[in-house]
Amino acid sequence: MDEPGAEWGTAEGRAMIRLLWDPPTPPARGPRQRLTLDQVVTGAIEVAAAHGVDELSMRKVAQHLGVGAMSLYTYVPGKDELFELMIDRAWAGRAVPDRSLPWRAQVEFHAREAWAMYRANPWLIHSNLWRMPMGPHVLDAQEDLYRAVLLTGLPEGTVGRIAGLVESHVFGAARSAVTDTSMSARTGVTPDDYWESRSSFWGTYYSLERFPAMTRIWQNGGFDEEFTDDAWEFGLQLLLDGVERLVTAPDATAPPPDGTADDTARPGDGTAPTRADGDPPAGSGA
Amino acid sequence: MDEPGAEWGTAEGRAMIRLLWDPPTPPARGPRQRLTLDQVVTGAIEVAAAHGVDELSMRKVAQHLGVGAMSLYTYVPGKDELFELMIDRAWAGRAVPDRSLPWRAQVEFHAREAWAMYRANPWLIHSNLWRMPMGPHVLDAQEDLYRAVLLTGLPEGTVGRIAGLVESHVFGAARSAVTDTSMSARTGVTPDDYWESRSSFWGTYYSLERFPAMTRIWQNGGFDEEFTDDAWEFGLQLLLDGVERLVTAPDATAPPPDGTADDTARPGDGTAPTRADGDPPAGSGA
DNA sequence: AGCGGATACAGTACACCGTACGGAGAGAAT
DNA sequence: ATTCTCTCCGTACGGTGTACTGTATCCGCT
Repeated sequence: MDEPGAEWGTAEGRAMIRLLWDPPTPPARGPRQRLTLDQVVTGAIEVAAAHGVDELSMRKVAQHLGVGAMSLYTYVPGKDELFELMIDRAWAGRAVPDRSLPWRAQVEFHAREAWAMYRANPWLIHSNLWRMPMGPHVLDAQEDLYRAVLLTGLPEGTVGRIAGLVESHVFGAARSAVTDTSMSARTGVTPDDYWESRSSFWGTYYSLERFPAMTRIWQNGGFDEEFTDDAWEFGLQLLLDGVERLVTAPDATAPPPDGTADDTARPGDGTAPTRADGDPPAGSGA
Repeated sequence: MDEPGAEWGTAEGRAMIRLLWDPPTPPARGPRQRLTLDQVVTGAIEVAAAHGVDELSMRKVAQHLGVGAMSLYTYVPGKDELFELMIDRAWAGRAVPDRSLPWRAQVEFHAREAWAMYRANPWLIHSNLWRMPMGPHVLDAQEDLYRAVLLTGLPEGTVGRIAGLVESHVFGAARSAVTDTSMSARTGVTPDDYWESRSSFWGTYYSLERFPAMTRIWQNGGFDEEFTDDAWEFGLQLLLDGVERLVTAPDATAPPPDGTADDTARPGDGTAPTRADGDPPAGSGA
């Protein structure tokens, strides 16, 4: 369960890419397949949505689909690959922003779509264990974000970083919110157990002298709406304000990383990729 | 392995808190313990550091320590609790900033300490599966960050959000960097396999018309130093620039969440906590 | 029509996981 | 010396991902 078809150069990596981009049509030689790859992915997502990602196992998915456990392996090389397909499927449902909008509105649109996606598919927050799969839907969404940020006119290196920043922020906020709601939903505690917990920890170990800052923030309600559904927008706006400042005042504190001097002059767009030392990571892990 | 002693009100939660804050002195009734709790935690960290967090199992830790697997359970209630102790241990080694410095320098110091911690303990990035443990070292570091951000004079609600933002950003950047380096280190590929991978994916499915923005960024080197050791500082500076703007111009775009009107006037600091509907989450999940 | 062969399905099995249980032995308190 | 508590750990149980193998199925060919 660790970093599956991550190396795109390996045979497994290429098989994964092929699975993501053109799933094989079932060959017409043996007995007909009882399921489709889409059904398997859908079933896995249903299991993860219903019982949580911890309960996601090949046996449970197979049982949910009414087949034997090993039958899944005719559709999918393994659990990791199945999970990558699930991730790409989740990214498939995202709307595209109106491209006539200014860059900021488009980025906000992208961020809100991502937020909605994470809230609708909480099991997605486990995808950080993997590198983002190079699936078509993931890449389409990323492309939309990159295009929006490119509209700022900032140097390409800065654009890449800003896109990663936005992606990472939404992911982090969603992670906090999801673990928070899932935990308070798992057991219907709040009123009484909180009191008991206070007598256990807050009364025993928590010291006002040791933690004055946290105490002050807490007393003034600073932790109250930290995980409400729109609290993350604060961070997004702060981020985008910073970007806007970068656009209008290019001599800001944050230095443009590449823009000025580099090894060789690179050609503009339109030409085929010719660089030798790397490939676009695209998912950028967030 | 899901959300261990998360509810502070439960018996397990209280046991976890006690384990974190004052580990029990070994009772002098039966045979003497062969190990100490510290040794167990250290051994677990060594296993995770040497073989990766995926290889971290109770049997492996026990074998590393030269004891039977079940013996660990006399020191620790389970694997989840052991992992929480590992996390708190990792946070223990952090330096405190010079409190005479301005808030921005202190926040930067905190962020760089966090970055170094994540780089030194890559297994920490899996801690997002849990809520941050309420350990003393975690809380001490959080307190330092909160105090630094409080120096801005911003309303408490904003302070909490900014602290979470900084924490989340460092975590996200470290996650990207760690998965990146661990993946390229796991197999000594780069030159040839990259070429083959390009012929597999970049030549077959990647279309310049479908992904013009990513192509442009890639061609101009925008993805090159995305995961180098100081690329994350760009995001930090962008963030702190936004905070600074919030300090100097309180009518910025991002609205202060609480500061102005609320249910009741809260007392200042110095008094005991008297709120009834919650407790400081402190870790805030990042 | 009949057959050969490729293929889907699934049963069994293996290694590994976290950990519940219970027994054996150690060592302090009585 | 006895008793009682506690550590250590062997065994075992239910779970996981999946390799292997056998069997039933169905298409394409002759």
